[in-house]
Amino acid sequence: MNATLPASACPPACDACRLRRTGAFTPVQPEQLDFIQRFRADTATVPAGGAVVHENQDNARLFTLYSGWAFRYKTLSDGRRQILNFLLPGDLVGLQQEFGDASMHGVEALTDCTLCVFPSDGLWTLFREHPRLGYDITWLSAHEEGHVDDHLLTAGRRNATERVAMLLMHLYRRMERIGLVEDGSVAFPLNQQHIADALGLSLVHTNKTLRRLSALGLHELKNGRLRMLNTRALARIAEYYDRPPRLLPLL
Amino acid sequence: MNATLPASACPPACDACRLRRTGAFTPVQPEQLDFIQRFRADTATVPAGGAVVHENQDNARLFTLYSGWAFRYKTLSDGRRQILNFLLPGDLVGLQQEFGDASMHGVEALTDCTLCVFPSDGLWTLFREHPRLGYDITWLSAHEEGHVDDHLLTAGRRNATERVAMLLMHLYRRMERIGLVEDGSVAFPLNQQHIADALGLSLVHTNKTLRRLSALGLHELKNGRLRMLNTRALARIAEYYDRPPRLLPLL
DNA sequence: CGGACATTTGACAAGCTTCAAGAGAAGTGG
DNA sequence: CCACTTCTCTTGAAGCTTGTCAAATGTCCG
Repeated sequence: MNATLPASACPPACDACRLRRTGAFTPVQPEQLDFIQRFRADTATVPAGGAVVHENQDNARLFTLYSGWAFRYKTLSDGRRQILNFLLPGDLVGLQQEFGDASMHGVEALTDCTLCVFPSDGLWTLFREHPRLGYDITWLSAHEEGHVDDHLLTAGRRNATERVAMLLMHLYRRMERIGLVEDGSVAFPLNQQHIADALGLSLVHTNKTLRRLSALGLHELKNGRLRMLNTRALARIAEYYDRPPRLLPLL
Repeated sequence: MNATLPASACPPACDACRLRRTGAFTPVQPEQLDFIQRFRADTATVPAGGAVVHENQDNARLFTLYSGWAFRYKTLSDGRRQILNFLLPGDLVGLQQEFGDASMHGVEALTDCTLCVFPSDGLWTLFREHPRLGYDITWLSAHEEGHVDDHLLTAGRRNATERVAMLLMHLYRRMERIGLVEDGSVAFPLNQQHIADALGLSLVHTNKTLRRLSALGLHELKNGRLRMLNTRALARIAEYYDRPPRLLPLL
């Protein structure tokens, strides 16, 4: 698009990767980085609202989200939508598709996104030649399942207030982990419909719950940014307990 | 326990494995089978209602469920429980624990279970020396996440009737796939509290929904067995679409 | 027979959804 | 620069699905 690359664009060389410099990801050996760079077939951008992966698309490729937000979702035939999880920079996208079979989901960009694209048919090669990276991918897969597990507990057993508190805590902590807190607040590109679809609530009830929490002074949502005003209280409401952050693998 | 091994017990040699003979699992090379057998540190049995993995236990080992049913769950401090998924013979248990970090869940036996036990610290060796098996494990992990994704859609966006129909279809098809349908019915060891905890409903409402469906002649639940009387209708209610079953990896 | 536990039902309460409509905010084109 | 459209957020009211409480019935087992 631009003649000059924006800071958010994928750099041509992986050793210039902004993400690896955040200190949130596991360091890799030079030869592994070299392999990753050769494995990366392409980079791509998707505008806000665009489809990264179509629901029911089956031969999708594998991506690492480099900048921006996206989300995985499923829908029912009458349009009811469930957001499965949110994807932040560093997240690997498309493993479930690659491993086919289990039912499909779509991935939509929430903001403009830049992605590193990997050929999905090269995955077996990766496992064969770089078992360490295969191990890391499995770790990421299990880790993401852990997030979905938490989310299922939220949708199945928490009430509306607890659900909203949980989502705010969860996203804030994840942003914090990858160094995206600025002035005590984080970018927050979700609208209330996204929040409702993630939590299994109606739009109206989501709005009322959100207003109640902000009226209590627990958070502030303004100009597309989220500021946590009382993390303690929110964590208590949600029963959100985070474990000491561990370094994440990054492909 | 018994002097004579029951048919459900784990055989000493993997080439006598009953599961592999069902035709539901991917065939493996003799040397891989050999490795799996050496990798298997032990076998174990857990009585119905017993804990396979305690919630918050972190150094858990890796298991393959050989016979019986179990389930993964999480609880909130006041006792609200969410069942994350059900484990049937052939399922791999404990990957999320092994890969730590993401929040913890418990695993409880629903019936008497027999398990093949693998040392969790040997997983890296497996990836290094048998990348094919590592690849398979990743596949299983992604596949299980697909199940949790479906389950999240169910808990978040389906109504009570659709949820119950979904659960019945899902479990019936999984049992069918591994050859456990007998006389047109399958073992069904869940009680209504388990169903309620899986679907995010109250016990009472689960009961009423179940009765309504069986009064309509869609299913029959009797003597611990489930018989599907109108699969078409149940699938339509739940919007359950299964894809042609693919062979599952088995460790 | 007695006790523990699962299932079943009815009545009532409540949390959440749906419907409806107004107020902001942001983009578009004349 | 302003009318116009569109989208998001907000609020109130009414209704329905689901949860809670309570108690009876059924089942299994020692």
